[in-house]
Amino acid sequence: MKLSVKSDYAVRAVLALARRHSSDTATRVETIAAEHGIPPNYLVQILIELKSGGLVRSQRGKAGGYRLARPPAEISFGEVLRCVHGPLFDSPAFGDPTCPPELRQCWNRLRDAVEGEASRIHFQELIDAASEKNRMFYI
Amino acid sequence: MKLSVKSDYAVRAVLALARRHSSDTATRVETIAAEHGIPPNYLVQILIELKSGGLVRSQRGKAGGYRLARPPAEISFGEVLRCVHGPLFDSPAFGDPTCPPELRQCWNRLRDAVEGEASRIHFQELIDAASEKNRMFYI
DNA sequence: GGCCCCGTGAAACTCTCCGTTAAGAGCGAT
DNA sequence: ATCGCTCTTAACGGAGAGTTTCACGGGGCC
Repeated sequence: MKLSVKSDYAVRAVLALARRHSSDTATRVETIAAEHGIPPNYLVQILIELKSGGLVRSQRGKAGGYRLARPPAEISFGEVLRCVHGPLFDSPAFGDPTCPPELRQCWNRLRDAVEGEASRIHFQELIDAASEKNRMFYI
Repeated sequence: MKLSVKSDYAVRAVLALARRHSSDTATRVETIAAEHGIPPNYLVQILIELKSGGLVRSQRGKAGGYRLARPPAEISFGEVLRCVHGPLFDSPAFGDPTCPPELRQCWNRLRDAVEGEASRIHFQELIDAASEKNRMFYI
């Protein structure tokens, strides 16, 4: 079960926007791309998906760019992944009527485990964790 | 995050063998394949992987076939999946040094959630659940 | 208008998944 | 010994998804 780099790019992008959410300026695609070594043109596609998922907002023109549509505390890891991948956990067994019910229940348990954990992680925590860690150096 | 049909086939095959584990006869590939609508030649490859993973044993010749290498209570869902897919949960972020530590920790949490749940499911439970369910009809 | 940025679609490429084919090797019966 | 049954192994190829790049369109601000 391997995740795509797309999901990695997506969470990095959201994290980058979350960090700048307090400043009220938009962030350019190029900036995020350069910061994390993401192919800019690919990042554009990802950001569009995040936008249609209601996670970020865009602004064109001179001082254009992207910003979060909601505060980082209200955006979960799971939401971001679902935005770019559809269901977070999917097995061909779902949708196969011949799948024995015992097995279907197993897949459900696995799916719930991932989705539960993913929706429990919010980006505000990540920012806090990072700044907490930086503070450690000065104590 | 989409699982392959291979993983579905693998757990079905192991479940089929687990059900017959008390009878001391081997089960042919063809039998399992027909039972679950799995392409026989593909199932062969899967069974070989399960064999080299130490989950099943094979026997050639006239009364040949496959059987579990261990009792169903000692085989977990996770083991079967790992056998055919390598790591149960993998992100490109693992192995990317530029990945921020906060994010790496997120991926770790998700991985632990899946692996924990998967290793908690043993095939004996599945057999019990199924027979329990059948018993319900007669009460 | 001219610049800067996002928006969109499509092409090319790589890689994995899925299933098939075919030839080889162990076991038992005749 | 030979034959039939079954697993063993390797290789192939079509299909589809993921990744990246390119080119052009369009909105907003000076």
